[in-house]
Amino acid sequence: MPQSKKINPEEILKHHELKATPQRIEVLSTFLKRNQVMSLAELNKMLGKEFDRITLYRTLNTFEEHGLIHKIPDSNGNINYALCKHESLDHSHNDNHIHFQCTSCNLTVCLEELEIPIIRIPKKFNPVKYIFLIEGICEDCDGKVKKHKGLV
Amino acid sequence: MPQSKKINPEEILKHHELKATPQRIEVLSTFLKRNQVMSLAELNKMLGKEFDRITLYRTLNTFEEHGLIHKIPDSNGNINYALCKHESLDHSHNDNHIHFQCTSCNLTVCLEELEIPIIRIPKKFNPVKYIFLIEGICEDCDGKVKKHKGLV
DNA sequence: TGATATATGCAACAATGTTTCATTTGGTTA
DNA sequence: TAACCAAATGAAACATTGTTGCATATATCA
Repeated sequence: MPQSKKINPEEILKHHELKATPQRIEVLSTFLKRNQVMSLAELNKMLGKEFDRITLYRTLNTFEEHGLIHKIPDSNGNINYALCKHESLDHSHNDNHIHFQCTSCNLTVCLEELEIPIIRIPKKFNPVKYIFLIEGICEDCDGKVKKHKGLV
Repeated sequence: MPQSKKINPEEILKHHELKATPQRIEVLSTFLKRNQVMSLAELNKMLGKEFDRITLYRTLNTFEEHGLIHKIPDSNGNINYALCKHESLDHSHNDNHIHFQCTSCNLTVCLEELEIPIIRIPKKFNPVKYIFLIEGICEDCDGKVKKHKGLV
């Protein structure tokens, strides 16, 4: 049995000053269950087609505004969603890390330990938010390619 | 009169081993005319509604594959397009710079002089492409806000 | 000029974003 | 506990964009 403290979706929602509706609890539970980055399509799939898509759309916006999740856009214009770490029960907003996405299998991960470096930009641009995505090939896909080419 | 050397869309296309069709010439000319980042909507607007949107879709893909333009995704999943500098007549592919986008007016600019810093990531992730976008407020919008608040 | 590989334009469909509005409901207060 | 109300939900409706298949048109080259 994992020694994680009991994480209660209702508590988290209330802590973020959000009404604990069944729909929000369901969405948040889905994030907690799959502790990884999810695309909208994956979310839709996990929630089932009975779940109203407009409600999901608004729920995601609300969660983002309140710092429960952050968006990870990729170069195709697809948006992935991830729980903000340390967000389960406190308010600190930390999505200021680098993300990696495999262009082959679309695996997307938060590299929590890698903060985005601060860059000086011309002073006529007032920075607020930094987005740093590294696209490439993950270990698994790399392995498959090499295997396929007879290199392993 | 600007002292720019004559830039011929047809030459550029042929240089990139692309057939110089009227549609491609029109799209490329639009990029050359407005020497700035454009969204799909802006492109559509400038080309006029007679221009077939599927042709534009494919033209943009082709241009990107051949290194004439690069895509700049933002956190809303919108993709902006920009000519690759120094791309007009040679092959070097240089979209490895930081971008800035104003969240108020959507102005998007290439900070050509700012290269994306190389970051060490866990070796199970094989990096290929780096995307670094800074979102914030541009000078103009900042000015408007301050004016509106009576701070200036 | 003729051949041909490629590009275009159209149809068709899917996914997603976004707003409006009537209805429902969680949280709070009397 | 009951009632109230601000907020959330769900349905409809519409727009934008991505994407593929296929018949036709055409840029390029021999």
